[in-house]
Amino acid sequence: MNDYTVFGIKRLRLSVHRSVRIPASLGIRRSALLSRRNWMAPDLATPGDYFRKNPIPSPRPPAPGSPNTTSQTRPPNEACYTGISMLRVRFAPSPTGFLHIGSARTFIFNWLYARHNGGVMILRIDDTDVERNTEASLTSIFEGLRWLDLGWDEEYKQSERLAQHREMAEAIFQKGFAYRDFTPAQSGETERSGAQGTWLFNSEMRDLPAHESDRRAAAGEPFALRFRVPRDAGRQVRFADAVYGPQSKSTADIEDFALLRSDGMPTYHLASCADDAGLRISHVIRGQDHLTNTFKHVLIFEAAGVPAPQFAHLPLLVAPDGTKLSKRRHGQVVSVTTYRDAGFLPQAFVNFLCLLGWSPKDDRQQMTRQEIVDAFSLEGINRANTEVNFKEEDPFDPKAVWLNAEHIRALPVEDLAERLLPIVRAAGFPVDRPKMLAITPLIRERMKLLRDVLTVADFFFAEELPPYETSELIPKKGDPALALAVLQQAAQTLAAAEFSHDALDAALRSAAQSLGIKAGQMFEPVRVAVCGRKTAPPLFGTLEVLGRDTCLRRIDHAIAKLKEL
RNA sequence: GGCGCUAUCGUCUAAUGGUUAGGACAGAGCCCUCUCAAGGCUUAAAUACGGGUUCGACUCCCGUUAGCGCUACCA
Repeated sequence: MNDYTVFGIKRLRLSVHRSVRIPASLGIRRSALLSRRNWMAPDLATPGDYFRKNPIPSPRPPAPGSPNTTSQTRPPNEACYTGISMLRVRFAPSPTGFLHIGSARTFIFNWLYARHNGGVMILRIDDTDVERNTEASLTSIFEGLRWLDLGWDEEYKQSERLAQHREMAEAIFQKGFAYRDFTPAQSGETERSGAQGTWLFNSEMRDLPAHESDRRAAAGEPFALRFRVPRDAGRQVRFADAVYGPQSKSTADIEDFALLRSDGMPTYHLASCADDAGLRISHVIRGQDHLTNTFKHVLIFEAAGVPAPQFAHLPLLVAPDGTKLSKRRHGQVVSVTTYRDAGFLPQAFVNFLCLLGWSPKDDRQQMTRQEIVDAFSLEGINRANTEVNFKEEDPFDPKAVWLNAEHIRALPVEDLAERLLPIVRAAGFPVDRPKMLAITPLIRERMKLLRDVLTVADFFFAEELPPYETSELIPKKGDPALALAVLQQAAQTLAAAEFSHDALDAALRSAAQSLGIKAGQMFEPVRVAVCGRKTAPPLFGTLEVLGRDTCLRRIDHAIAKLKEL
């Protein structure tokens, strides 16, 4: 039989038309599964309290290399084990695409809530959709999260918790809150959703007599497990959302959703609730796209007899066209790695994202990580969707860029130089650390993104100046003859001057005076000769860093160009 | 279609029912200045619409409109 393993999930062929997918790490064999096919038969399981069977989650420390910046300062999570309720939040991405900025924001809000309240931040990979999971996606998510540099305390993979999911399904089934649906799985968009009305349930399956259901299950007929949504008239499902307030929805508007697929794998709703319960999640903070799903989750928690966590839904991030951010429509601009590669500082990126849908209620914009943690609260989250203001020609929100520039300026010169160094080297310039350290203060206020170092400071690194128009050398209200005179004078001056900022300042100013021109007219040709363009960092500091030899060589070159005119 | 959610400057947002509706980004102008930045000052720019309740409504209620989300054996 053609068994195979994809993404840690082993697919076992049980018969020609039946297969089961389970985590390879469980090491389950086909024979075990064949005997398990009837695991849900009523006589096999003892109805019981889900919690009693799953007393304590077994935390797994974050993978090596994960940033865990705060674990040292946080007290050990003992409260959880002694039964005292402990604040625990989770970020639960599914590895079906790169980490996008909306997910990153959800992670950040969870993290902030945990850190503000001294709680535990959990990363849970929701990988129950085996078909769509990819290794590349998982890598991208970890890469993105690591770059954010926030860290997390515990880490789980949903696919490793299948036993717990099944247990919860079983508990719900035992209590009669779920039933087997033997209807063959429908592919993609079904006809029933195409019909105008909302599909609620298939009464043939919902009302199947127990013995008939058991018989068909025992015979090996595949089935999905569906939640039996209460159908008594006027029944409302309610919960309080920390952001959106009290919520209620009639059960008449909730369909009998699936808990288990016909291959035995849990659906998102089941897996998510089982893990939230099993991992003792106290607060579920997630995107508003889950707001209506929450009614189903409340039903699941109720049926399983476990207390539901607190819910807080976040307004969605939308593109300028008003639609939810997506890779298909908006491309790479929604990927966290795009921001990283463009030269955003993680602290600036976090600062930007936390201000999308949340406000500290005062006038602060630029905030340090600690300031954000201190100010954060769910009360500060607003309810309307938030537009990320990017354009095709300008992929980054101007406020994100401004905040990045602010954070760049706030960085100590040493730290900034350290971050710039690899970028410059990757571009092929063999610059050394001391030189980078000397250049950094000159360009710090002229950069919005880290990669700007390549355009702002290129002339510091390049041996040969890129070609420029000779006319650039001619100062305002001047002519080629004046430019030539200035440069010859400058060459003479620089040959003799002490190469320090103040000395160069004084020397060039007095040179201008001796030529009878304004200082500006003196500086302009020198700047172009040395930098190759009119806009550049402050002149004296630039000359100082460049050194006498390079300056004189470049000025001589400019003189030669002028003489060709 | 059904259900849910939302609505303040272009964008992000602030405003115990009582403010000339505030701040930030982006824009415009001025100042500073060796260019460019940075910085400082100034300026333009909003309560979706219609009804209530109230002495008084951005704020509370109803409706309309618009947008978003969910409506899968995806998450």
